[in-house]
Amino acid sequence: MSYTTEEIKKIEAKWQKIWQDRETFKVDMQEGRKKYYVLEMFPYPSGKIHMGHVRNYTIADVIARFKIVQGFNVLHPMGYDAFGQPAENAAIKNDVDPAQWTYSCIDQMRGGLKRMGFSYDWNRELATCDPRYYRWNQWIFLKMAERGLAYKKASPVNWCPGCETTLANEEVIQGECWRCKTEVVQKDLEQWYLKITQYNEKLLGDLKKLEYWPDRVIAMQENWIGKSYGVNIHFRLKGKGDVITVFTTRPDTIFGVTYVVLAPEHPLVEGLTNGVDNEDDIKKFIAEVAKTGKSARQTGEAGKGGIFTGQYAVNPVNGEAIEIWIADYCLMEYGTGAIMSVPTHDQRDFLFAKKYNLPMRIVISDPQAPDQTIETMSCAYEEEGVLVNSGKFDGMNSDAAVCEIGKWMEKEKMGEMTVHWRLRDWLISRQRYWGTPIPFIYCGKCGMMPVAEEQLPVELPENITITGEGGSPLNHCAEFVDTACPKCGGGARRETDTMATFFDSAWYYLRYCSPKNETQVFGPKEAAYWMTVDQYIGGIEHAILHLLYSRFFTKFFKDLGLIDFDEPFHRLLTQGMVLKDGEVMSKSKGNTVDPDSIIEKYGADSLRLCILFAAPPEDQLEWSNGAVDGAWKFLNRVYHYIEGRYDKDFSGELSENDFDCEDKELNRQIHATVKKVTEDFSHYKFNTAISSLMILLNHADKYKQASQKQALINKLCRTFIILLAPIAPHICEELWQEIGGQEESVIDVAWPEHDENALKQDTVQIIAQVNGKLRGKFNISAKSSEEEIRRIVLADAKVQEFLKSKSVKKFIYVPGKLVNLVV
RNA sequence: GGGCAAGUGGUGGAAUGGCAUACACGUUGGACUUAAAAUCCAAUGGCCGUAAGGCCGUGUGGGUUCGACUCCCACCUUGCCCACCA
Repeated sequence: MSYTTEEIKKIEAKWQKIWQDRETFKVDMQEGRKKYYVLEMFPYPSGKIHMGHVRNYTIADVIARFKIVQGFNVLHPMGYDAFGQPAENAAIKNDVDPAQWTYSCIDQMRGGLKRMGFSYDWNRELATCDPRYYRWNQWIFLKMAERGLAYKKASPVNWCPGCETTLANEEVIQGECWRCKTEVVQKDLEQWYLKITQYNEKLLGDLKKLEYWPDRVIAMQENWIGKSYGVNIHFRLKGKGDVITVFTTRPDTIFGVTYVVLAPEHPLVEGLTNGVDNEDDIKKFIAEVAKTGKSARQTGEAGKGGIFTGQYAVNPVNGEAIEIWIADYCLMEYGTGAIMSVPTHDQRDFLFAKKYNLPMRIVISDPQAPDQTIETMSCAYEEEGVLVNSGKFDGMNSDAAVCEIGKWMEKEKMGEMTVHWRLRDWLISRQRYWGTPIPFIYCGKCGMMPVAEEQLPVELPENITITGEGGSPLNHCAEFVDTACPKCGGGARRETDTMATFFDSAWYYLRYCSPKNETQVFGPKEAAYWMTVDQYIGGIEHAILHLLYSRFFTKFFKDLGLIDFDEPFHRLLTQGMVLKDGEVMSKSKGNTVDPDSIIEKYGADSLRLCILFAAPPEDQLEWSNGAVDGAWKFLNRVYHYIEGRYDKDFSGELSENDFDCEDKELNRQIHATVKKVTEDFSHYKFNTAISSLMILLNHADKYKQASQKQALINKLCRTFIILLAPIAPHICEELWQEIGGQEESVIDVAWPEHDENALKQDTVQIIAQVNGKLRGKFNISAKSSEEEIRRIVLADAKVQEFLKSKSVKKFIYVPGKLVNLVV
């Protein structure tokens, strides 16, 4: 048989069918046997797989196969994150049923995955849009609601009047709806939230346990959770009973406060400005700010404008009356929606005070410029320093003062020390059709009630018309909405909101452990055996949301008593993106390369090899068609070498006593390659593992001319096939069968071990340096002493040339490697 | 503004204190061929030199060291994440 495109397609199809028929990768729990759970982030089934999937899943597949041959019981499942907007958009655009559209995409996707030859246990395949899956979403939701972790409250959300639905922040592009371009407005709506903030301390603290996660992901999560220590300080309104509470992380600057700022949306604003002279101007200003997009305001591109309210507040530490302003740079979303302004020690306050000619006072003296005055100040001094103009705290270091003033204010009841979290509760409800229905019922008499557990799942109705107009499609579906009240039996309405799809993906890794369980969210025994996920692999774009939600759910399940661990993913690998011509490969850029077209021409093994060889897993990968050619050429050479050199009928024993110099060297290289590939696979350095296999093949080709001992060649062929198999499984299965391997699959063959003795060399090359510069190379017996080496090196004519009349000051000897002569 | 990566031949990359550019792509030359493809062989960082050989060279500038792509300090550039965060 030759290795042509036609043949390789036959070989790949043949082995894919064998793996499927024999259920080669089906696994079951085996108490007492070491398990390994390798998982890649499951795909949204948008149709064909793309290069990003290929890269992600090939990395995972090599790890899975490597762990299998090392004797682990390996769980390697695959499924589909199948709810979500694209299905609804397709429905609106092409008048197709979202379920049908999704399932046909899943079929395409599965086909693509199978053509890559991935080692999935297909018995565990799941799709989140399957009622057998999403009923457990509803169950989890009910459990959360029971504990007050799922709740409903009114809050301002992004609302598109065109589509009549809420939008996620990411769906608002420059203040407009990403789909219909209508201007997005803020609207107060009753929405479901998950109280993730109840876990903020644990979510932050447990990041320390994740020592095998990339630093940047840890940093991003820390940043997102955003714990900051500070003080809530109360400013009494002059002449009124109300109090403005501000949050600050810099209580040490309290004596420098010269005005107070409220966010335009602050609840006190209306009462405060009612009837003041410039009331109309204030209303105009607030309306102006409201018109500015939220995103423009938050990025700081907008304004830094403000207006005086005509009212005064009292600084509790010194009784000073200070102006109250309204400004767009103060955000309602953060802190208390009110800030104390210290222009001398906060750059934003500094610019604002300059613009509106507001007073300033230095309260922290810069040790580098102790004579600084307000007149000479060109920007705020935000660093550490010594307190001045601060009453009894004068002379104290500002770092120490943060704590001391906080304590003092607490004692004097001027404020409280507090911890502020950036993390907000998670808005989970969507006015969409293609998602998990939230299992609640509203009765006019009895109020809001959860659906009884035994009534689950609340299934999505079929044959819904989706137009993109008129709000949630479920609202118009009487057979879904109209129901009986579980308490009084009277007419009631179902909740028509569905869950955001991040809910679905927050726990799927647990469901894989027992996907067919019909009575429980997941089998606790199976979860205890398989979890935690030993290696999780996916894109950096999920560094915050998905991974944070998954951690939250795991902690919740632990509190429910279902599991006894509190982090789901032991080790995390974030693979780099696939680029084409320096840009991320994407449909919108139109620079995608279809994996199927590559498989069609070169086969899956070449694609797998090429994508692993081109770059280390975490790095960006620049796609090049030429690189596939190289992979193809290499596999070709492997195939022809083994076909041509392996002798199936040869039965002689390998005897190291008969080895001549060449044999010994080739044998050494075989062992060195085993060692290198094993180490590289363990550290996911697939590119260098592949290069070491290429080096071995290059040596094997040269050996052909020098000497040939069939026993050694046979050994080399066998070893080579096993080492290459995790990367290029189809061709290696075929070759293993051709050389007469008795095992059902090359996956059943034990991984080779290297022999340290075989790695030893009789002679070693010693590098000679003079003053750190390379001046000679010597092949010296490995047994030579330092003294002998010194004599040899010093006797060398070329080395002498560089020594000339100078004397050797120092002789540095690194055993087996080099000598350096310092003159 | 804050955080995290990264910067090495024409290209992807290797080397984590000890021969810089492994391995591959590309290019050039050669073999085979009527020819092409495929395959095989050889060369391939820059400068000087007929050659032997020498000098320079891992973003920039310093430092530590017998020795630095590698460690330390400062800076520049690029990418990603966060950000009027009080």
